[in-house]
Amino acid sequence: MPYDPERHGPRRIVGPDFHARVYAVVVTVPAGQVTTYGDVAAHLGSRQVARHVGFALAALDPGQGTVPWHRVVNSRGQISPRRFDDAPSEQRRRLVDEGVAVAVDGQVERFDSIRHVF
DNA sequence: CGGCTGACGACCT
DNA sequence: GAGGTCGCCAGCC
Repeated sequence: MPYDPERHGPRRIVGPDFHARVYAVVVTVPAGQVTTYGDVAAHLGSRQVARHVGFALAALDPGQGTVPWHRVVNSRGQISPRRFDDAPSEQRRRLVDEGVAVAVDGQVERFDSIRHVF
């Protein structure tokens, strides 16, 4: 399939400062609301880099910093499963702590109504 | 310098 | 609905 800017967005959206730009966007999500990897990516210029948003957040030290990484879920409104550790339960705790109802399977309740729009 | 590996999502079969 | 392809960065061997 040839490259199609209409569908794929601009090329080379990701760059050396990509992580920093992701964090700058995520910190604007208010407590009690959530956003998605795809939404953050779209806000940065291309939905194609949704994956890299995940990479950027994965690079964070979960216990350090001020980036509310727990407010980012996947496009279905579900906490994205990690490869190994139990970070999903940590993310669930943090969301519940700020008033976001999350089912045991990680599904954010009323996802559509608390989804933050950039 | 080469290869691997991650928190994704749209689209296709 | 399930499974595969593709986009293509940064960090760590």
